[in-house]
This record gives sequence, C-alpha cells and structure tokens, in this order.
Amino acid sequence: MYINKTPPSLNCGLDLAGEVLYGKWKFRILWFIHQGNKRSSELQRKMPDANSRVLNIQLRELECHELVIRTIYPVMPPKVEYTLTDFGKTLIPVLSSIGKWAEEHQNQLKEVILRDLSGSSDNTHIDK
Amino acid sequence: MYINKTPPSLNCGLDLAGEVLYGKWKFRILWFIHQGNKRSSELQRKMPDANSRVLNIQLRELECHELVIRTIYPVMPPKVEYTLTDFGKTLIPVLSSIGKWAEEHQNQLKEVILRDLSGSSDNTHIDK
DNA sequence: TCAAACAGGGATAAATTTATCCTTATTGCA
DNA sequence: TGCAATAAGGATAAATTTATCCCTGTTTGA
Repeated sequence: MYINKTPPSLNCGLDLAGEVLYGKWKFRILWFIHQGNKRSSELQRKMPDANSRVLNIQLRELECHELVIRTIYPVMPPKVEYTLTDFGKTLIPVLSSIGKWAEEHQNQLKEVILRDLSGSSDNTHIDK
Repeated sequence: MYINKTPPSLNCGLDLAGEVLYGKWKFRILWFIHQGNKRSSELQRKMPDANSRVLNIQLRELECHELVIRTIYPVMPPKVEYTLTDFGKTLIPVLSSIGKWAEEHQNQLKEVILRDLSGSSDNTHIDK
C-alpha cells in the first residue's frame, strides 16, 4: 500500500471532505453501493472504464475511512459484500446533490469537458 | 499544458461533476472566490499549503470549464480578478452541502484520515 | 477436462497531478 | 538603488494515482 509523503491539509470542512472523496471513482462507487450493488463484480460491471485493481484499492480506502463495510462470507467461491456504513449513508444526500447539479447542467458540462480535449479556449476578460 | 491521453468518462452526472471538480484544491478555490477573495495572491494566502503554480493551473482549468472568469485590469503592477460565472455560482449550494457534511462529521473524519498515516486498520466483517 | 466466475494481491509501468525553482516586467517605497 | 508585490509561465522533478498483467484457489457448468 502506498504511504503518502505529504501530510494532508485539514484546515476546513472542504479539506476533510476532499481527503475521503478524492479518487477518480469514489463518487460512483459510493453511489452504486447505495443503489444496492454490493459485490465487487457488480461494481466492475457498472463501471467498465475502471480497472478492477483500482476499484479494489479505492474500496479499501473507503473502508479504511469508514464509509463502507466489507463483509466476507466464508464460502466457496468467495463472496464479499460491500455496504455503506451509517456514516457512509450520511453522504448520500451530498452525492445526490452533486449528481443532480451535474445532470441539470449536463449539456454545458459535456461541452466544456470535451472542448479542452482539442481546441484551446480563453474566457479571459480584459479591462472593464 | 498537459494533454490527457485517456478519454474522460461521461456516463452519468457524477462523472461529469468529477471531471470539473477533480483537483486537490478546487473545492476551496471555488469557495474562497465565492467568499470574495478575487485575486490570486489572496487565494494563495488563504491556502498556504497550495503551491502557487498549482493554484494557477487549477484556476485555469476552472476558467476553461467556465466556472470562473478571469478579468485582467491592464494596470501596473498587474491586477487580475477571479469571479464565479453564473454557472459557477450554481455550484455554491453543492459545495456548501459538502462542507456542511464534513463539518458535522469533522471529528470522525479527522480520526479516519489521520489513522491511515500510520497504524493499519481493518473494518472487515467475517461471516454473519 | 477446460473455462468462467469469484475476490484480491504482487510487481511494475504509465499517466497524471502536484511541487520546486527560476524568469519576465513594472511600480512604489525604504 | 534594491527589494517587495503583482501574475504567471517554462523546465523539470517528485509524488501520487491509475492501469496492466499475471497469479492464487475453489466450484459450477459445458
């Protein structure tokens, strides 16, 4: 496991939130678990763009941050289920508001995101 | 400027939001601008942990994503002001809910964040 | 008997992000 | 004169995150 060399910033709420939510797939991992996708193979199918190794790593981090619980059923073939902790559930309204915001603005978002793949842009205003 | 090699994932709202909000300092940059810190030197003072170069880069990205506007006043010494666009302003309630969540849970958050700096943890449940 | 599903980790590489250091240019102030 | 403040970018290094590939072991189904 990778150990960070630079200490985290913990100056305000947004810092704290960033520490546990920062990760390419974390928003959606939490959301899909919330939706009832409990097994890692289900999550992988939901997020085919995500490498399964990375999914596991981020699941571990979420577990370590007490947002999800990992339950192992000692059967063969192995069965493991991920669920939100009570703490993790308190995040759902927040994720929901993020998702809702993005869906309301999805056209503009897609535009600006896709734009910087090629052409340059400059919204700079000069003078006034 | 760095050009990404892997295409963005744009499958759902949370993806879209991630694309524009992903960045170590972006939550707070937006928040501090919202609070009236318009100049980059002010932002640097607010976030001394952030390298000023990186702050500039992230400001450019936010600008490119139409969340902030950069206004240059052609005076000497140079004066540049960042403000939220109308689009950027729609994010404020979202950021507010993130920050509020984290502040409500700041004790637990600090605990779990600081824990993984050293000791290991394992919340795994076996069987049931 | 062979492949697939299941969960996950080791080793390693690639991609990306963040950080450091230095440079430009102008004005006001000590 | 010389330094601070102002904004920001180039070159480069370091840190971190994400991705690839392969391997373990067991069971069910073709």
